Amino acid sequence: MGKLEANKQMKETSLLNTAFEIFTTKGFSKTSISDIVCHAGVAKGTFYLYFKDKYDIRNRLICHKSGQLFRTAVQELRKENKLSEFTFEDKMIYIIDNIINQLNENQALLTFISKNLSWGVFKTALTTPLRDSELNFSDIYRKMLEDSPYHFKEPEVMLFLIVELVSGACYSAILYQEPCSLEQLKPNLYNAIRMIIQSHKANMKI
Amino acid sequence: MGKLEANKQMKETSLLNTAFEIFTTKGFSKTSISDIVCHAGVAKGTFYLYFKDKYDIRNRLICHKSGQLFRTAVQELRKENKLSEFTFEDKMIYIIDNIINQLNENQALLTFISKNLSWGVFKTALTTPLRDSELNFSDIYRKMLEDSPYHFKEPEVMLFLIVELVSGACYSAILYQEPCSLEQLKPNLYNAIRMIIQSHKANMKI
Amino acid sequence: MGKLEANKQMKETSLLNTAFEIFTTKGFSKTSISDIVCHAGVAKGTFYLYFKDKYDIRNRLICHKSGQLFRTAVQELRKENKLSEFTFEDKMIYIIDNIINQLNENQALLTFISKNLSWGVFKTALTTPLRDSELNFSDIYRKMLEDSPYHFKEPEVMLFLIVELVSGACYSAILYQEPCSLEQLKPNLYNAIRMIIQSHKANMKI
Amino acid sequence: MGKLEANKQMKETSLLNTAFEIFTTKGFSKTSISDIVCHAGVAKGTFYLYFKDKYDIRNRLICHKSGQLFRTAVQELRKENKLSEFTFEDKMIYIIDNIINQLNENQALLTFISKNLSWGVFKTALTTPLRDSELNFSDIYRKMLEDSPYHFKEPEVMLFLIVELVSGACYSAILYQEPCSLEQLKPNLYNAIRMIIQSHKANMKI
DNA sequence: TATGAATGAGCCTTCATTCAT
DNA sequence: TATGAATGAAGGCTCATTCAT
Repeated sequence: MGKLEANKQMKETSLLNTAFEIFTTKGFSKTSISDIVCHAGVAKGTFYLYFKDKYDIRNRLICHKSGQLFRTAVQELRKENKLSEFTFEDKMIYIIDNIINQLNENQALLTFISKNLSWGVFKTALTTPLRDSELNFSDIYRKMLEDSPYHFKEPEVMLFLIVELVSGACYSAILYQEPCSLEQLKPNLYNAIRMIIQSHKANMKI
Repeated sequence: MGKLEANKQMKETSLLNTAFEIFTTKGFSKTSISDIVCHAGVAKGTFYLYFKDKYDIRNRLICHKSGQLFRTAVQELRKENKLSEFTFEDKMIYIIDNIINQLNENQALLTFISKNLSWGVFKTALTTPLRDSELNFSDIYRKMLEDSPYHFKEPEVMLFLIVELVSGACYSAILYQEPCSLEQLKPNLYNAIRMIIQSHKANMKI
Repeated sequence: MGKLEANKQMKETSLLNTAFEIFTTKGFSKTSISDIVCHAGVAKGTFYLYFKDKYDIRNRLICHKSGQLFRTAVQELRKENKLSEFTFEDKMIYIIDNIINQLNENQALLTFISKNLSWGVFKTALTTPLRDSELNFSDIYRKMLEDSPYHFKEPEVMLFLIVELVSGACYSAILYQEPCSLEQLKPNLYNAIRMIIQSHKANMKI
Repeated sequence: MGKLEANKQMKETSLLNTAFEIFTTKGFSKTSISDIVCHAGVAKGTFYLYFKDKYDIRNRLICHKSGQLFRTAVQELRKENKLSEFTFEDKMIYIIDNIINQLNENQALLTFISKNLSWGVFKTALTTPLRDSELNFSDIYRKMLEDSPYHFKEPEVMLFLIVELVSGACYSAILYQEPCSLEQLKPNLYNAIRMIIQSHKANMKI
C-alpha cells in the first residue's frame, strides 16, 4: 500500500531532519541516538530500521546537504541574465560565491559539513544524483568545461584544489574571522582561484 | 634534587608519546584515558596530575608536533647550498615540500594533525616558541618577507590561503590518492602556490 | 497488555526494597548505586530508568516509609474500643506511642528516617496521599482538631514542636539509651507533650 | 623547643579553621581533604600527622564550636544586671535564646552542627573542658540546679528533652522559616520549655 | 513494522591514603 | 616533621544496541 510506504518515508525524513537539527546544535559527537529519536518522536528501535548507526545518518546528511548547496548555486547561475557572456572562470566564481554566501548565512551547516567532510564523502555527494533530480554537479562541471573555448589540464585536480582551498579558507573566515573577515578574504580568494584556473589552461580548442 | 623533577618530566613525556601513539592508531575520539594510562604504565589518577583532560593532551601534542614539522623544514632549508639564490617563492615551496614529504612518511601524524587542526590552534603552534628553541615560524616568515625585494599585500592572508590549500590537498592525496597521487598533485599544487604568491606581490622595494 | 506494566512496577518495587535494605544496613552515604542494582539483580542502567539518582530514591523511600508509620498508627487508633472517650491529647499520645513502638522494633528504619529527615520532606510525606489510600495525616490531624471541644492556637506550630521533640528524643533513647532508656523516657516525654498541647489551648468552642 | 611546638600548634589550628570554613561553605561530604590542605597551605601528608581522617577533624570541630556557643551564652548571662532575680527557668531561657541568636546570625554554623550532631558528640562537647577554660556546661548546669529553691526530677532527661526540642525546632525555623519564622516560633518554643521544666519540678528544698 | 524496557560495558573523574624523599 | 607524586579502587552516569512484545 502506498500509504504505508509514505508513512515509512515520513519517518525517515523526520529522523534525518531531526538529526540535522541536533547535530548542528550540539555537535555530532555530543548527540546521542536517544536525542534524535526523542525529538523525532519515534522509538529507539525504529532508528535501527532506517540507519545502521550514527555515522550512517551523518554521511547521508552530508551528501544531501552539500548536494543541495551546489544545486541551489547552479540554479541561481542559470537565472543569470548575461550567462552567455560568462567565461568558465566567471561561472566558477559565481557558484563558489553563491555557496559561500549560503554558508555564511547558515553557519551551523558550515560547521557540520566542514567538521565531518572528507573528499571521499564529498565526491560521493557531487556524483550521486538525488532521487528525483537530474542534476549532479559532476555533469554540470563537465558541461562547463565543454562550453569553454579552452582545454584544461587535469580538470579534476583543478576542481579538487579549488574545493580544498575554498572549504578551508571559508571555515576559518566565516566562523572565526580568522585571519580576516569574509569580505576581506573574498577578493584574495577569488583572485587565487582565477590564478589556479589560469595555470590549468591548455591551448584553445580549434 | 633534580631527580624527582626529571622523573616527573619523564612521566609527562611518556604520557604524551603514548597518547600520540594511540591517537594516531585508533583515532582521537575512540581513544580513552584508560587506553593511554594503561599503555603508558601509570595509574589513571596520574594522568590528571599532568593534563586537564583528553583535549588538553591533544592540543599540546598538536602544538608540539606541528611546530616540529616547521622547525625541521626550516633547518633543512638553511643547510641548502645556494640558499642565497632562492627567491621568496623558492623558499616557501622548499619548506612546503619538505613538510609534505615528512607527512607522507608519517601518515599517522598527518591524520592526527589534519583531523584536529583549526587555524586557531595552528597559529598558536606557529607562534609559540618551544622551551629551548629560539625558532618560531612567524618570525621566520617575517624575515623571509623582509629579505624579498618585493612588498607583499596582506601577507598573513596569503600564508593562510597557502596553508589551507596545502593541508586540505595533502590530506586527501597522501592518504587516499584522491583525486590523484601525491606525485601527480605536487606540480599542480606548487604551481598554484606560486600563482597565489604572485598575485599578492606589490611593487618592488626601492 | 498489563503484564509489562506489572513487570515495571515489580522492578521499581524491587529497587526500592533493596535500596532500603542497604541504606539501613550500611548507611546512605556509603551505599553506592552499584550496591543497589547488584543486590536487586538488575543492570546499572536500569536504575536510571526509574530514579534520577541516589537522592531521588532516598526521598521516595522516606515519604513512603514515614507515611506508612502514620497510617499504621492511625489504623490502630481506630480499632481502639473507647475511642469516643479519648481527648485530643489522648489521641495524639496514642499515635505517638504507637509510632515510637514501631520504631523501637525497627531500629534500622528509625536510623534511616531520622538521619535523612527534614521538616520539608516530612511535611510532604504527611501531605502526600498514597496511591490507593484515602488517608493522609494532615487531614486526620485537622479532623482531630475539629473533634476537640477546644480551639488551638497555631496548631501547625504545635504539631511541629511535638514532632521535633519526639523525633530527636526517640533517636537518642532508642538507639543509644541516652540519656536514659526508652521506658524511662516515655513518661517524661508524654508529659512534656501534654504540656505543650495544654499551652496551645485557647478558649472552648461555643 | 617551644618554637617548634608553637609551629605545630599553628598548623593544627590552621587546618581546623580551614576545614570549618570549607565544611560550612560546601558541606561536609563534598569537602575533600585536598580542599582542606590546599587552602590551609600545607601538604596532603601533613593532614594525617594531625588527624586520623575527615571524621576526626569534624568531630573535634563540633566539640569546639558547640562548646563555644554555650560559653558565650553563659558569659553573657553573667554580665546580666539583675541576675540574682533570675529563676532557673529564666536562666535557661536566657541561655537558649542567646544560643539561638548566635545560630541565627551564623547559619552556616547551624547547618554544620545540626547536620552532624548526635547526642553523644554533643554530650562530649558539653562535658569536655577546653584546654585553658575552667568552664564546661555540665558544671554550670549543676550549679544552676543547686541555686534553684526547687528539686528537679531527672534533670538530665529534662535537659535532654529541651536540647532536642530546641535544636530540631531551630534548624527548621531559622534555615527554612518552616513552619514559621523564628520570631513567631520563639514564644511558642519558650513556653513549651517552661512547661517542660515545670513538669520536672519536685518539691521545694527545705 | 514499531516499540521501549533492559542491558552492561565503558566512560571520565575523584580522592583517601601511602611512601620515598 | 613535612612533603606531594603516585596510586587505583570506586564512584556516578551514559548510551549504542538488543529483543520480547
